Amino acid sequence: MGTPLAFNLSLPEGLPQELARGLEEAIVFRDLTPGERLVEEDIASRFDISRSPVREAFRILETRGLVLREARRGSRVADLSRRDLDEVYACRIELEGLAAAQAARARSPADLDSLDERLEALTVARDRASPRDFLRASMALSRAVHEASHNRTLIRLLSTLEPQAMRYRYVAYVRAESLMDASLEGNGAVAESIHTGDCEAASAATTRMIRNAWAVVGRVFDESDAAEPAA
Amino acid sequence: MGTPLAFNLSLPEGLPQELARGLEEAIVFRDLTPGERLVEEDIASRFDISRSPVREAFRILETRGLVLREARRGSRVADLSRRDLDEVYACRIELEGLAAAQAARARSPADLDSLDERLEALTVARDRASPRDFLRASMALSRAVHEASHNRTLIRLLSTLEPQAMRYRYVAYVRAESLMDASLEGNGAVAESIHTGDCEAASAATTRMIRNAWAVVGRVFDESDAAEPAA
DNA sequence: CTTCGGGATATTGTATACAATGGACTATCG
DNA sequence: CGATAGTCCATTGTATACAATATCCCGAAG
Repeated sequence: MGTPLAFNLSLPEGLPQELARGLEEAIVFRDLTPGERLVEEDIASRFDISRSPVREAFRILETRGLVLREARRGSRVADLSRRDLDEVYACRIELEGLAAAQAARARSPADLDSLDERLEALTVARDRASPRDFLRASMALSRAVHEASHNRTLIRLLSTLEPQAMRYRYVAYVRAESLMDASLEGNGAVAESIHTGDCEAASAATTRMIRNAWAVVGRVFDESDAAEPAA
Repeated sequence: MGTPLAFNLSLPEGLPQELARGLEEAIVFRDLTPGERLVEEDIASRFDISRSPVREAFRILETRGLVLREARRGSRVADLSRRDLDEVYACRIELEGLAAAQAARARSPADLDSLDERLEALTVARDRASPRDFLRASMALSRAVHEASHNRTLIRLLSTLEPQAMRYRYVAYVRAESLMDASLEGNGAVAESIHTGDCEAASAATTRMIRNAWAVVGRVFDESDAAEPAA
């Protein structure tokens, strides 16, 4: 309650999906705070829609680890914790590593173009020093890597894992903007390996990047958590 | 249409979940065939419920890669293909390997008991030589390993990946019952490593087991596919 | 003052009604 | 005979209505 959440809701691909996107951004960027209750009727009336699409959106967000639903007890924004962070990053290392390796093998010329384009956009966002824009661009680049793997199952898994990671990355970027430089550099190395077609190198560059990020993001989160234990 | 699908639908945990379980079994065991259309109203009337819980069940199955939903064009049982099989197994190697490693580190005495119990049940199922029972027992054992990792994010990811794998395993077990012996042996090695607490060994045993299964299941699937290209 | 019980209320779960859209079928025209 | 436009129908998407249940508040008893 009391959060703006004002975004355009056109429906190019289904209302629940659109709504889930909006709520996802709100959760990642902390417009909706951890633990906050999500009442179907509230969201529905805020957007002048019925509860049906809202329920479906909540289910989507649940599969992305952003919302917890307890039977007949309602939904709430998932909490952030050091433990959850470690879980997410352990999984990311495996899946992102695999995605990079398979992308290096299966990439098409169009994939490489998409990669370059988004890497360029990431550089621009870094120069703007806006954590939000940078994260959005980073997400787009990651998705380009995933899609270059041409592994739909892997893409499906990662699309349910990455949003969860975004929340921690956002916290870290806000408090330590220099992290964006490290991310940009890491992504550059990954992209280069994929261009070359070297699976091993792509996988290694990815796992190294994520392992580094894990350490730093974890440290920043601990400090942040100590400062405000219950946000 | 024309499929039995007669199972008890008590609601110990929500009607959509219960329904999704039933449909999942029907898909894995081929009572619902690949490509078959799933019409909400049909399923609803068959169980004397409304479309609401059916829709939610379809969404659940979509996140497990068992059902494809196209906007306003309905849902259908996902197809089986060699490509999909390879995608699933590539992901399984990474995630199951991680699960075994973390289980070896984080396991509790209760976890080990659960593991032993289900390994015993798997042996019994193998002796019965029933692919269905064996698969169910194998699924239960896998879940015990996942839960022993105490990594909820990993558990979430695997719970959306394993059902997809079950379909291919079922096809393979029916055509080559000896596969069950290999699976039993592999699982025994994994369980032992987890008991010992050796992360590396647990991970290695798991990846070896899945890599072997991948090769054999893939071969059997190709033969099966050549025999009946469109089931 | 604390604890237990009962009723009111807020909220989810399910059912039904309505709207909108895509596909199939048919009839008509080239 | 083939192509195409128009209509009908099956099915999904959304809204609303109803049922069930968990939570909260308050009062009474110990």
